[in-house]
Amino acid sequence: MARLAGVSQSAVSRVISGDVDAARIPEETRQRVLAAIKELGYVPNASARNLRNKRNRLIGVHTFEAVFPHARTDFYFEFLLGIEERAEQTGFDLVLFTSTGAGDGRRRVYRDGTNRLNLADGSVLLGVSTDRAELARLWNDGYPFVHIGRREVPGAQIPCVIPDYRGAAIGIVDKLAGHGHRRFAYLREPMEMEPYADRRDGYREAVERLGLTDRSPGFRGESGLTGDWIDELVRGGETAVVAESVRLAERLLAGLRERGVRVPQDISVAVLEATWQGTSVQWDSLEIPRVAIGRIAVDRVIDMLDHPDEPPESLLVPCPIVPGTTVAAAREERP
Amino acid sequence: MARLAGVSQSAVSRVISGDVDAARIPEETRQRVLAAIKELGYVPNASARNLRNKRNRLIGVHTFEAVFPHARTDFYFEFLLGIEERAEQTGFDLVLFTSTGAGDGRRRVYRDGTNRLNLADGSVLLGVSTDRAELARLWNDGYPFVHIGRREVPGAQIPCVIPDYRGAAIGIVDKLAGHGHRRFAYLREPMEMEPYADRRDGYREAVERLGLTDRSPGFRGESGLTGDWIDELVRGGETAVVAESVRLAERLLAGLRERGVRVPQDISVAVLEATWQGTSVQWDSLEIPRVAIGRIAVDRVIDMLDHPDEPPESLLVPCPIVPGTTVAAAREERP
DNA sequence: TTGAAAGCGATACCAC
DNA sequence: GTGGTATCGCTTTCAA
Repeated sequence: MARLAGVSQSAVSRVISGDVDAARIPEETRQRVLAAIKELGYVPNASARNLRNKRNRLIGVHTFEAVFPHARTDFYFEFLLGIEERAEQTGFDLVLFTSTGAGDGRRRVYRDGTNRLNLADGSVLLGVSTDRAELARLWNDGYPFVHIGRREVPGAQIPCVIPDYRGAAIGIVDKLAGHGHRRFAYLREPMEMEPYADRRDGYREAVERLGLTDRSPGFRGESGLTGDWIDELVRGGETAVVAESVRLAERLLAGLRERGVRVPQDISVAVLEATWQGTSVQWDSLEIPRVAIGRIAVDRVIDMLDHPDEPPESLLVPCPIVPGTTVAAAREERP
Repeated sequence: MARLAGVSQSAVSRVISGDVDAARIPEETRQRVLAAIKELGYVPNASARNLRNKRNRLIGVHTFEAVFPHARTDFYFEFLLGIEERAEQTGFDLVLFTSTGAGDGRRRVYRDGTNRLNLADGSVLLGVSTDRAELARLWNDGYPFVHIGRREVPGAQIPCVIPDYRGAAIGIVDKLAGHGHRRFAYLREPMEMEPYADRRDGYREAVERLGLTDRSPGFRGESGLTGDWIDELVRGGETAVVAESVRLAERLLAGLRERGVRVPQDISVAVLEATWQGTSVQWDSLEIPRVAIGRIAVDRVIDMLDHPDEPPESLLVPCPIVPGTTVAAAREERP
């Protein structure tokens, strides 16, 4: 123990923590302690410190599934970039909770009653297959965390950092309407999660506000894309299609091409999803500011740490709209 | 405290740890404790545990510079993928030491005497600008860690997981020789780090063993690439060039093109560096099995944890040679 | 100014 | 089988 080295004892603590009580220590003693520290290569024990202080300067990152199978590196990776950046700037270390793998690729927060997250002062959670029950329990336990992406759990006020899909959907409809489009169609994914709900809300709101027409199955709530419907689209007077995913947009594009319909000359197509490099077409789409979201998530957690009493609120982050080559002015309406 | 809930006290500990002494606890008591745990949502305190056990099931990852400015995501990212994968499989969590940023992009292990790494049972260190003094100190402190990539420090036996650049260089020379090449040239980077030394060792060994000729400046120890030298190369009888980096190979290629020399028909070029997507040419080069290296690094750390007495040894990981379009059979020697 | 001592929460030894 | 209790290393009153 370093205390033996010098002559003092808990003075070591005062010297190390440095700040406030530093004044109360005479320079001579301070130097003696510092020398002893260097001499022995003394290093304070982190665990013991936390045990006392209830603070680690550790922020947890829990992903509900492993990062690595998600080969589209931009998904998790960019969030992590932002998280790392902010953690560094604020002097926090990051714990990646990897130990909690259930073996099936899913990861749980609670395993046989223990919550590894407690290791960290607070955590950022993210993932596509978020477990709502765990979110709720975490919230009930009063553990400080934010979730990246909106997740609603009845009876709990999950604090989230949310890409503003609703706003982006509105922006995209506005843009199309600005190009003279009046008759729209909507391509819907089968998924029923909050991010999709947000897009649908925004789309519906914009369509109604602007008095546009949409008689597509997707707008009525049916997901998917059939050949029949593409036929109908070609026959009908729609000039703009908004798709929830690149996947759907690509299938639509192929179908339209087969039928000799050109995009964007005959029909404009926009996508309510962030696109990535290597897609065949440069879609008009939205961008998820992932790095910024990661940064903001860390800030929110630190905020909750600093103000444990204030009720945690969710935060909306705007998604820029990315211009592509699939939207053009509406052609004259066909009969 | 959960102990109050039931009736017992340190029995809780026995129940929680579960394994060995579990038999010594009657089922009835066990159930009572378990019920209380569930009731209170009790979670054992990680810090307190470590304080006793000296074990966290936490593996640290220290990068000597921030991950995020290194936009070439494959560099750090793939190592991390492997690290994460293995950590999950072995039930460890990961600590990313981000707090130690010096503000200038560099990260230090020791900051004003404290070593954050102690938070984790052992650590994987990686980075291009590794600080050798810190490595040495860490080693002297007996802290269990491995470094990804070879780093030599006088007086310390740093355990490393090393991409076998030496073997890959030999393999590439062998391959060129197999294509009938006899007169070689070597393009050298100004950098003087171990990974380059390894390449140079391997190259020299292969050249000597096979009785090949190399009269290039790079082989003599001069780095860089001048127009004069390209002129000489074109006049001379060299048919194969081995470059330490894509950067050099690309400059060479441009120079050769200007002079009407074709690659690989007239001169074959191979690169002793892992190539990435988006290069103009598909270089014959080597591959760094980064994900595998990450996995292995974690295994090595766990190994050191399990056998603290065995002297830590470095591990060589073979680098596959990637066929490209820049190596072909040697043309007949020019006079 | 500085030292003694009481915990923080969990574990494990040791009596009962 | 079970419940006290010393202990891990550090911080923080409280006296001296």
